[in-house]
Amino acid sequence: MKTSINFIPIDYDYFDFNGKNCIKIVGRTDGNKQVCVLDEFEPYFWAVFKEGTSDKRIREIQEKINKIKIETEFRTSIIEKTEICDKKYLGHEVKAIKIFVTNFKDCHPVADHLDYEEIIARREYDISMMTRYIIEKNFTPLVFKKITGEILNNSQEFGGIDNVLETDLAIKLEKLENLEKQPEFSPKILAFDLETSEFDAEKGEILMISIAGKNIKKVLTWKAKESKNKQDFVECYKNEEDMLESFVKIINKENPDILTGYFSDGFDMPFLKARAEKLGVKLSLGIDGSKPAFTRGKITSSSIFGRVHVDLFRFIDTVFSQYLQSETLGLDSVARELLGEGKKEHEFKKSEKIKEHEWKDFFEYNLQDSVLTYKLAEKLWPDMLELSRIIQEPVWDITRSGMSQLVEDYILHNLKNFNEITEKRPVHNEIEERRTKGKYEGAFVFQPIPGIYENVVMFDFTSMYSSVIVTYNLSKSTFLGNTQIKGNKNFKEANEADLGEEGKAYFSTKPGFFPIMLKEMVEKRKKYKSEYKKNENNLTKARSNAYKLIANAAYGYQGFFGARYYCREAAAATAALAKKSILETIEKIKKEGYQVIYSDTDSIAFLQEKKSKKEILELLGKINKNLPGIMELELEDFYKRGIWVTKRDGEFGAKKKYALIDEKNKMKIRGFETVRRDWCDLARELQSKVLELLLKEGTPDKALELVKKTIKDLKERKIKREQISIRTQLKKPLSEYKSITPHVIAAQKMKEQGFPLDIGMNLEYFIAETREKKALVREKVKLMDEKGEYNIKHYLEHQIIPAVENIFQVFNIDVKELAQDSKQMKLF
DNA sequence: GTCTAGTCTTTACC
DNA sequence: ACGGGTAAAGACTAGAC
Repeated sequence: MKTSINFIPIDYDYFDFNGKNCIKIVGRTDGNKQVCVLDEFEPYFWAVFKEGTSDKRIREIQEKINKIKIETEFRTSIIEKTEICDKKYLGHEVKAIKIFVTNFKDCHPVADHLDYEEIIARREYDISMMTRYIIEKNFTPLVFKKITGEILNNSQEFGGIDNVLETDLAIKLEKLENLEKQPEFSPKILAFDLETSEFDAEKGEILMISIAGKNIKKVLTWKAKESKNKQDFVECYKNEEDMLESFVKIINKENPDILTGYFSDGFDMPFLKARAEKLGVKLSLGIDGSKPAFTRGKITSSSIFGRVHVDLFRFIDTVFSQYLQSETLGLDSVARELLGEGKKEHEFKKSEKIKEHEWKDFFEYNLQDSVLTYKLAEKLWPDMLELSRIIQEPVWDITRSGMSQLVEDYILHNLKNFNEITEKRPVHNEIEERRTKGKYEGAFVFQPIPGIYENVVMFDFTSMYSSVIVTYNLSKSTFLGNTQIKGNKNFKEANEADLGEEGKAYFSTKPGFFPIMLKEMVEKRKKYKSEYKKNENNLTKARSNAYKLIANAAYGYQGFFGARYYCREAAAATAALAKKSILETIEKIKKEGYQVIYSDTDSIAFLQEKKSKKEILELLGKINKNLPGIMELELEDFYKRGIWVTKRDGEFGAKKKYALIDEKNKMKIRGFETVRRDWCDLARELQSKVLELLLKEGTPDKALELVKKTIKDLKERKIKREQISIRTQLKKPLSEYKSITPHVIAAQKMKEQGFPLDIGMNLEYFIAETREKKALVREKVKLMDEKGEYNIKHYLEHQIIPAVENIFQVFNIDVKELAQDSKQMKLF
């Protein structure tokens, strides 16, 4: 029976049937029915012919290709058909042959087979099946389409797959049409969280599992008995197996579109898998009863068919963290910032030592983790939705992709508008080759003169590097070479970039697909930003942010060695032309009679002096009138005061370190220890207050009093331990450290205490007094729960004084002397 | 053993 | 392996004396 429905695709997967590739997409109708759409997939790749290959020769080769047959123990693949097409490859017009192969997995072997000197490139065998399918069918994730097809009911069509599906409907796709008006859609989200007896799944058990959603809050456990004073949300089971089975049942009954956890790729899912296997429980979480699948990579990812498993931490880590103030990305701090509530406090103990009332606290703690994760997922949903629609990749993928992957996916899905054959992914030795080329010259940073300045104006270029790429058409396909070829028409009007010692780079003036795509991104970002300002809502904000994200990553993408469209020259030229532009702008501002005091990459700070704001804006307009292409300078802000300090050693001004205060007394602090996570709070808070007092008052008196008081408190041991804790991240495995720093010692101590060391974890320690005189800092390291007193000398000389010394030097005040004076006072 | 330049390391800026 | 380069700064470390 045929039917037509409005359908929104959510989760994508594929399977093989009779040696062919088939696609299964799970989504919802506008009436919220769950549907699985099944479709066949026609895999193909391209072979590109050398320029000038005769039609006759092309047909000869086509005949030979048609006869290729690949036999493996699993299936036989043949060339289903071939087509000769006019295409573009890296912007050039080419003849190419489109080769359809029975099974996607055999594209690469067939491509390896094509050994003809006329074939200069074999392409697109390395594009994932899902990406290819979405491109071919224009079946964009999370966009409603009108689909028509045959309802499958106990059919043998796809090997009887519809029989095991728990969906309301299974349809064999026949027609796909766009919908003008998009129905509303919000997915059903469920969050879960495990508590275990050990961090290691080999040794530990799952003590409890919490589940939270719109209408559900539960903790499943086998560590409590049914009783009258049991908490309502707790469900008791007789053992771990029963609990796991019930977890599976509840997930299937609730039937969420999205199952989310916090760090669940790294912890909860692998743990669940390990325990389920050990206990012989089938983890049938998929809508067809399938187990979660695990893909290996640097970080293992886990997927469940029919539900999108989202590890919120990964999305926040790569995409959302830039919008957060929080210094760490743990559930507690992220939830506090976005939701205004944090995790429950809890002291972890070994199971046998937990008393009954402590179990109750533990259950509440466990539930709260899921509740927070659920609320965060709801809050971040617009951002995941918009990013998925813009990149045109499923939510599962975009929540796990790095920046370069997001940019690349955007390109892949948009190349069809340019009739372009996609460049291949670099292979291992190509990556090595790219990496050995080393760095190129980057941005310009102005050497500031230390001092406190009044009335500072800050200009900056809007999306500078993106604007440069678009304006000068910098990309792999528009790169012409490093030397000018005489008489070549392309070069006559080429864009030139001076790369210094590396010579010059030339780029075509005929717009390439990469700069064109980037221009569209910048324009759309502008459009949705103004739309958001007119009518503030989460979706336009998320859309604007998503475009901004991709546009900002475009420059890094071209310089990234793993990119398909890697072009070191384009990246180097972007930095070089940006540098040229900012230097010229600085000169222009100077010529107009202003004193420029600082500049970093895309911003310029100068003194307003006696000029009015109107005159400053006129200056801005004048500069903008003469800027090429889409380059644009804008007013960042007016500041009533700003401070720049010297470097620790030497008399020169420190770059990337300054503090400003605007007319509303709002501070902007950059680079100072205040904003550095690896300094103790005492030093950071003191410095922050000192900067604020100085910038508000313009005189050092009040700030100096504060420093004196802090030194006094420190010496009198009045400082609380949390104020002097030093937090440093563990960036690699302990064995890889060449130099044994204090934080390595802290890590070793934690390991000895039985804490698992994870890369990226924060280590917390303090510097303690020692009985004997120890030369090295690392010999004084103690963990926060160790006994001992803080080392007054260390905190004075290595935290407090360094944090404020350079600031007071601007006023010719020697803080070191001051500290010594008070030391002598105490001695007498 | 002590001094110092250089290296390693983390974190920031844009 | 899973954007880029520029920069500050602390602590360790190797080499010179």
